[in-house]
Amino acid sequence: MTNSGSTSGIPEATVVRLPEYLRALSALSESGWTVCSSDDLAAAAGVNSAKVRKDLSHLGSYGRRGVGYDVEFLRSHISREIGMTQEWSVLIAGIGNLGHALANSAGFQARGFRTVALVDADPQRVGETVAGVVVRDQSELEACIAQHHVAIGVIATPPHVAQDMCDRMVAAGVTSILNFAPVVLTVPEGVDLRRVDLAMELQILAFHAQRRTVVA
Amino acid sequence: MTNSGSTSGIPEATVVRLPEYLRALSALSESGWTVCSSDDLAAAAGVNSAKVRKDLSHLGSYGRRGVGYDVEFLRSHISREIGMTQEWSVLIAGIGNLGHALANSAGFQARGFRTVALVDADPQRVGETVAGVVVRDQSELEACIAQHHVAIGVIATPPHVAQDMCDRMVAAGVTSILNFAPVVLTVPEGVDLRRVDLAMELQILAFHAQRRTVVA
DNA sequence: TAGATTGTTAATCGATTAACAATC
DNA sequence: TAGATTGTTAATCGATTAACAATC
Repeated sequence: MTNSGSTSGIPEATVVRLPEYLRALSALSESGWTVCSSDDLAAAAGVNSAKVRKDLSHLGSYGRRGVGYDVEFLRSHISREIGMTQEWSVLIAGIGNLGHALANSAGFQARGFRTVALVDADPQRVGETVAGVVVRDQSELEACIAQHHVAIGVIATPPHVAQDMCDRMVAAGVTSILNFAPVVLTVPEGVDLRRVDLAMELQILAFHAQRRTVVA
Repeated sequence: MTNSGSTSGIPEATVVRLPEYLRALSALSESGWTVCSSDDLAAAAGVNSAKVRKDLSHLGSYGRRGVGYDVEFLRSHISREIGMTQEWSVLIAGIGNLGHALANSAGFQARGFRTVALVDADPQRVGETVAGVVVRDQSELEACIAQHHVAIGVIATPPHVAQDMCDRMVAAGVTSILNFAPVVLTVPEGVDLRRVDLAMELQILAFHAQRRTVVA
């Protein structure tokens, strides 16, 4: 797959917004909303209402004309669609500052995900407990994956070892990988790879900022 | 602006790839390449060569037909285009695990960026030194921005205070904001806002993973 | 019935890709 | 001259948006 493999019939652009709708619906629910219109949901998710209706239409017909969407019903439906009704076991490779932060982050401790294994190459770090999990040596990566049935592998290692980590994860059967290392990874067909690059985000902001000052 | 404001004439899809080309060219340069074809650069950046040529054509005509691109020349040109020839002052609001990791990350310490200020709401954390910078109380946000001429504000606070932080940054003159809080922020016209959401990345992977298992 | 809002269609827009003339 | 590779054009593809008939 290597990202954007629209196997599901649902456009990738829509898939990427589903988690946002889920978050928005949870927020609406907590604020006491029981029903909302596409306009309400659009405002909460930061998009326009045409996009909301189009996106939701890909999941099926869950609204009522003249009325809107039942918040709880829609939320549980999207939740099931995204797979948040089951637990996904996560392994983090590389427990430096970032790996440490990820393990402790709300996103990784949210319902639906369980950080079950941490590995690092630094002997000093092995044995340490982070977010309730004992860090193991990187040589035990394969054993960790097998033991915990890891579904999602997260790479937070230095860039020069990222491809090797990735290859080993794939060989051990992991088919979903999230890469934080600033390097392009290669994965075989059928493996889903996403990447988050902090430097790149700053650079994109800098590009626009520069344009503003140059133009002005 | 609120993202994707194609003021520059360069398509936003291209802008997002420029940092990747820059990284790829640096890697090629370090490996001793002096000239590379669009095919070589494409391989290093994880895209196809048609996209490379099309993207680069938006910057001008910097290759030689039959030969390729001069690695150093192209690198320095893109570097200037992105604004990496100047220093951008960065402030991070919220020095929890994530803010801490960001301040120490390679991306934030890269050439072109300088983390000049850190603020937090927790009195316990104020006064602590992180990545060589002393954490100050969040009430000093405006003073920090003015004192250090902050160009980029990073929000790594809990979600419920993120909008307030954002508003204060904007009021203090910051026009580029990177948000790590899992919430949709509203900014006025002319402010460039990007967002990174860790939970969302995991959920997108989970969606595809579930589809694979359901279909299989 | 009148008002509201969905689900869908059709139009528009932008991004990707293939192909090839230009030219080193 | 022959081979290689760019820069650009035109075709394709997918995503966004506006508009409105269907219907609660």
